[in-house]
Amino acid sequence: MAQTGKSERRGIAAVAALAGVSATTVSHALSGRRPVSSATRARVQKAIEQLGYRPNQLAASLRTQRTHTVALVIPDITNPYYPMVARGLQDVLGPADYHSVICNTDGDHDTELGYLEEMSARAVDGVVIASFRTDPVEFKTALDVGIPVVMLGGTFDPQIADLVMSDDRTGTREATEYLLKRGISRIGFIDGESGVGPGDQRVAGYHDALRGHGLRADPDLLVTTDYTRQGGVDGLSRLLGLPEPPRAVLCANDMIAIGALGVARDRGLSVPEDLAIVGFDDIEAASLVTPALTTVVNPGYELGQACGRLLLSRINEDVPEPRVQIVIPSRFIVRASA
Amino acid sequence: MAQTGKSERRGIAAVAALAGVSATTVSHALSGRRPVSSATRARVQKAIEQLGYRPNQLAASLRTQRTHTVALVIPDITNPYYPMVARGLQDVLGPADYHSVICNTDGDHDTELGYLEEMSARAVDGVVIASFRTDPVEFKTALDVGIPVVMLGGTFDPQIADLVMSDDRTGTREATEYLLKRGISRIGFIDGESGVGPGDQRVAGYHDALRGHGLRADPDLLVTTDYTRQGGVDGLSRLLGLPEPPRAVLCANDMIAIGALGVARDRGLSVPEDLAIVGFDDIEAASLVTPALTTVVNPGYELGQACGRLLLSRINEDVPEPRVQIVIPSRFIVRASA
DNA sequence: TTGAAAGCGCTAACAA
DNA sequence: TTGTTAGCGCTTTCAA
Repeated sequence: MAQTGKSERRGIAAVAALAGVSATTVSHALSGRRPVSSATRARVQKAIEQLGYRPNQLAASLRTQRTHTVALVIPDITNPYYPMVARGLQDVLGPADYHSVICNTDGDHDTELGYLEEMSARAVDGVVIASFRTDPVEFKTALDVGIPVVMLGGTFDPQIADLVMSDDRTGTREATEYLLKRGISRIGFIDGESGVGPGDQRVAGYHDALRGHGLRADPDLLVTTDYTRQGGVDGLSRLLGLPEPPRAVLCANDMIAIGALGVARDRGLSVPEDLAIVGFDDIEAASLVTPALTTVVNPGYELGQACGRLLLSRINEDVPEPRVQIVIPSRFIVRASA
Repeated sequence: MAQTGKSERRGIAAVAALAGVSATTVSHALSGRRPVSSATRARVQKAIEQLGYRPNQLAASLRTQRTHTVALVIPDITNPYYPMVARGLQDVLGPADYHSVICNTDGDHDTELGYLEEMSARAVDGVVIASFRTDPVEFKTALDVGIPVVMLGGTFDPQIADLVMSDDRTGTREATEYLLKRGISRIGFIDGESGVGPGDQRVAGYHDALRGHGLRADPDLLVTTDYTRQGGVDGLSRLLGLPEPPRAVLCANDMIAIGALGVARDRGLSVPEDLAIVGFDDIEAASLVTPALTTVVNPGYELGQACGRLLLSRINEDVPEPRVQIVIPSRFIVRASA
């Protein structure tokens, strides 16, 4: 046995002992943060292999105050939009050797705050949070210390955090204009919950287009239900009950649109001839349904990527840059339903 | 200033100083792992609030060798099946104060191994891995140290790891029997990739049912494509080209079934009258499509939960129990397509 | 090019 | 009921 000193050393110290160098040198041989002679490096390398040594990230993190981990706080990973975001985020984080832990809040305020505390206790290097309800000020205090936060959607407040959002407004504006150009001017809108989440922006784009064409929005044509298939059923039923029903309908998301599609079919209305239907989000089912949904793609993947890039630059910046808002364009896709 | 000693202490030591007790006592006041007089506890509590103290999990983990984190290694979080699993896992882990980090491997062997190494460096307390390709022996060595591993699907090897899987075989058997009972005996099967993944079990269930009814499986009726919508298009086209085409077709997953649905529609075949179609998985789109898919639900959420429970018990057990295989029942759902 | 020493912030014997 | 002490395994001045 060539072992020197206490044979029970672990980790870097064991390697150091075997290689006959100091722990410092092993550390530097590994990190490359200081020149190490190639002879030494070779001995260290050999010792590492011999011992099957694996550096302990935990210890390194405690020392450096860097965990190389970010938290992704979202309502529900089961909502198909968020996996796209998560994937985008991870695809930019991964190469930089960062990982992410996903926290499902179900949109619950206390759960959100709880995770934020938890994550700050775990010393994550950053967090991206998608929250419709939490007052941004609150998570600012929850994280108190200066850990970078980027909000996914919501309203930009340069005092609080960076914001990454999609350009929903332009999306629905384009969709509406498309309809208008085809000569349809009586266009309904089925919104999900109002005053919360992305619905408002989407309605705004619809109004923009109407206004742009010198049309006044008929308030009867805007109905509010919720972001579900049933919401679509209810919404379209209401619209169809109008004395003068719309010839086209924009929906605040694809689930609503799919519900609406069902109603149209049940009533023998042919889509898009009798009634054009446009969704929003481009979830997987949108292209699977018949007729395939014309919709606006909500670029979750790109949003996730943008969050990742932003976070990374925040984490590595020396002097704090001013907060930014990043708007990712959304894309209008024409399929069969309009 | 009531501060004693070095005023620059941080963390628990700062609290201890302010409260006039030892760090040990603060630690125990927090963890409850040792009785603390209520007077002391109150002083500690007050100091904590005064300082806005937040325990540093990292330091605790380094000391206890417990990170309260598990890794979920999957091909792709964007595949709607995995978010269900993730959610099930997190819903049982959360209350036990465990978190999970999700690693997307895209089914790539090296990426899988890389994550396993990475996770072991981060000292996760357990991992659940869904891998079709990696030889289980390899990740056993990758994790070398005794960190609990549960496999999600695959083949059980008591030497290697626990296994949680769904009872796909019974699922397709029931589906086939349902068809048989309705007097349809010429039943096709469109498989995804064979020899890999869950397809084999699903085919086996189909064969079980046929055999159970004294029928011989016609090899022409079993076609192999891939797990996509296009796979369904190709598969059904081939089946329909047979001299004696099937009156019903089982699909290895819902995407295939949806592709098949499209072919049937294009050819003017009415579903289920002319051709019954059964899917597998029960993805969201399955119930959104027209006619709604009769399918077998792949209980991802329950699988995730089972993984979580198993992992937790492994993590907390003193003496290693024998490895187990847990089979979660799948459920056959009759909707409109069969 | 290399080492010694001092922690990062916490927990857990052991001792009182 | 409480405190002392010794680390967990690493990184990083500072000094040679």
